[in-house]
Amino acid sequence: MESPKAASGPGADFIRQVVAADVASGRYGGRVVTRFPPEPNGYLHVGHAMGVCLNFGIAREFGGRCHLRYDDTNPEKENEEFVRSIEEDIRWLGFDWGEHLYFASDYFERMYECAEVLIAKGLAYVDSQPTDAIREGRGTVTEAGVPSPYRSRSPDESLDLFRRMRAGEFEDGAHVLRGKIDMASPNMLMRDPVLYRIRHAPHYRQGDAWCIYPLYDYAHCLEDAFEGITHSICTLEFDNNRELYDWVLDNVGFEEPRPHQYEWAGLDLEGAVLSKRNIKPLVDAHVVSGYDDPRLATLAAYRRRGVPPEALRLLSQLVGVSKTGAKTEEAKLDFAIREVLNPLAPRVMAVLDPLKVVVTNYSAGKAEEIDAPYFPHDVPREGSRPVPFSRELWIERSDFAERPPKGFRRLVPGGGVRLRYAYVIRCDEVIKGPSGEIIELRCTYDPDIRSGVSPEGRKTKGTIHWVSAAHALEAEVRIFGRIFLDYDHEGEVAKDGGVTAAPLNPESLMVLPNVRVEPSVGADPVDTRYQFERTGYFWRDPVDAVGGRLVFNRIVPLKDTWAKRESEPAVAEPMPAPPQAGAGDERPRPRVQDPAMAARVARYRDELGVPEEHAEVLADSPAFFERALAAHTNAPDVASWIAVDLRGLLEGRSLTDLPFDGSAVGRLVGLVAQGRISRRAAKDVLARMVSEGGDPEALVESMGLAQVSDPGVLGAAVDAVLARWPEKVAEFRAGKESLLGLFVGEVMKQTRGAADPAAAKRLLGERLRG
RNA sequence: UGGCCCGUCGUCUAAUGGCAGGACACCGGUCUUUGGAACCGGCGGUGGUGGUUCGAAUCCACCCGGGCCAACCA
Repeated sequence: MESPKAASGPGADFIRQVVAADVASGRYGGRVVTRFPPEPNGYLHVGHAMGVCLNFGIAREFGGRCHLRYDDTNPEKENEEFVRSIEEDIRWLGFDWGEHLYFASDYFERMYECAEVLIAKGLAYVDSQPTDAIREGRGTVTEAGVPSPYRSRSPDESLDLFRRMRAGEFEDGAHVLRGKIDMASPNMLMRDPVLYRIRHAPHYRQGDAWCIYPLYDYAHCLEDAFEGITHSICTLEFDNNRELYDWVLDNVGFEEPRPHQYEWAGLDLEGAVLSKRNIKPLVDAHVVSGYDDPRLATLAAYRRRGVPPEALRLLSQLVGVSKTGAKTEEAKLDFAIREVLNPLAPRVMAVLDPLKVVVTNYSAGKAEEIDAPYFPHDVPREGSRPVPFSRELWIERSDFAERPPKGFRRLVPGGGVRLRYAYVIRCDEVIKGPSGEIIELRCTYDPDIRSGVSPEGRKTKGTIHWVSAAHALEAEVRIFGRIFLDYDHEGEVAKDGGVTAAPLNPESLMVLPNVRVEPSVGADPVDTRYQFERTGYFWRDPVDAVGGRLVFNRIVPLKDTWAKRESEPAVAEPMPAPPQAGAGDERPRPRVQDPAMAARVARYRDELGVPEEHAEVLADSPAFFERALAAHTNAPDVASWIAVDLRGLLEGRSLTDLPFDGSAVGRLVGLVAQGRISRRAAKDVLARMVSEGGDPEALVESMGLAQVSDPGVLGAAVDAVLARWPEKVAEFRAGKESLLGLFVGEVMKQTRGAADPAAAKRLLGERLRG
């Protein structure tokens, strides 16, 4: 397993594509350095596991390295227990940081020096407002903030204050260091962010060495830069922080190539409580037994439950990497676990909810041993164990039905069923207790039918598992379910540090106290992961299965298509989907406020016949447009090229930043209008002009794009393409006309973009259809 | 309400102007001494409206929907 996905090229995720491109271009001299940067303030969970797989995985695939770095800049929340658990979890997952273990707290001195640089440059100042004032001064998402009265403090004064902050002259909260950026920025994080604060608290590693501590946005980018990280990968919610990340690095003086931040969605797993903030209260309030309670989604919990680390790595592959914030179904994790365990886990029999069966025609004192293979025919592994058979057996209560539903293939009164690896039995009598509950089944067996021997006419459809009562081992089994009943509330655990009102699932932990297991397991290694036939994958609970006591955790159930059928509601509830509210034929209203611009828009629209939405764009850079118009007078045409095609290439720049002016665009449009180049070719030229500058006529020449519409030349290209794709031609003729685009595309490629696509399409149509 | 990010089968994800593909789930079948596994088949998608183009999931505009941001947390 673990077939590595493509590390680059189409099909690779967008982050791997970036890394591959940077390696190819030599941006970092071929180096790839990632990092996994947990704060040691809690246990790792599945979401982190995906981050571990991503960062360590990329490093591995590209021959780089991945640092484990503790982001321990907050003395109040962090401790050694958490650093210990994090290391254990990452190793368990199968990754190794080698010698690259780092602590942000080791960088405090260097970070401090960088802060003095910022102050000296006038890019940071000591603010002496109280917390509330700073918060209020920041404004809101719709209103600009107001500058602090201390914003104009001189660098010298700030420097003095900052040094005294470090020296411990002030109380907590008396001053902070702030970046001097832009109190009106639409990005709240840029409104003079707090960089340092005073906190007289012992740090778990630094003790009392410091009483000022850096904040995340200041610290994290510096940590990356100090370590020479190339690709700093984090989750979507840090998107807004990237601007500040870049600001700090650029202004402290880190030059390219320096680290850059990339955001991906991370994992949101259905039914799992996925944030340290929400897990902690569950532990503190003893809703669960600890960070390793198997109901939790922490790695410690998965490990204890018996989930193999390979399954989590598989899950990471299945889920993939994107920027779409989305929720992954639990079924995918279950699949990954079964996928890993199926070829590995020995099969063994255990009866979870026992019902006594007496085989009346089997002698009381007799017992025989059946040699049962550990693996089914389709798992290529060796091994077997003896399974004792005797007169009294346990079978699963759910494997008998007095009044069987349609399709029931197990034991019924007067009916027969195969005992796995053993005989076929028939139920002769049902014995009930005083209140009518079934307490015993009296059956007879057919001594002629054993293991594989099945005379004609005696076909038995169902097979059930069983254990010999006299030989069985007693065990406890624990079955785990989701903690919260409601799918929607799992994110709202701890609004106020307590456990929320969200309803808990009373069946999140089900203890089965009377389980009977076949005796062979008594001799197995304690960390054996079994498949209990027909029920699921199990292993001994590593904490509570002590001193010979057998306690099994269910890792994951087997797929059970019968149970699914059983639990189907009698009447499918009607679910009328509300009609999509998305109908949007509202007239887009003009957003132009500036009267001069509005006048230009009106003129372009009314006098030149330019569509209004294009006119709005052009009115922004009138000079560019006018010059283009001077070179080619068809206004709507020019407008469309600028407003649509050129704009698409801008990537945030403005028209005036371009290495050419409007007239070059006008001339290019003219070439198209004269039929000298195809539109397609013109777009290639335009792209080249944007990236490298240059003159359109010369580029057409040097790129060999003069339009080809001569039927002879075109025909040859068409024939060549058709000859190269015989199967596709057949498919097309069989009706798959969407392939026409493929053929046109191939002709365009064949002629390196010079063909007249309309002509090519016409020709293709004739050849293909006629 | 300002800024940013994101919308592709039920779910996750490919397609980087040219064949909408894979996986999970689901449904059906084959096989089976596990109602497992395996194998075969099926269902099913580009949020909407316009625009550009020979050709749009992809580029442009607007709309709709979801998420993030106003800790001296990370």
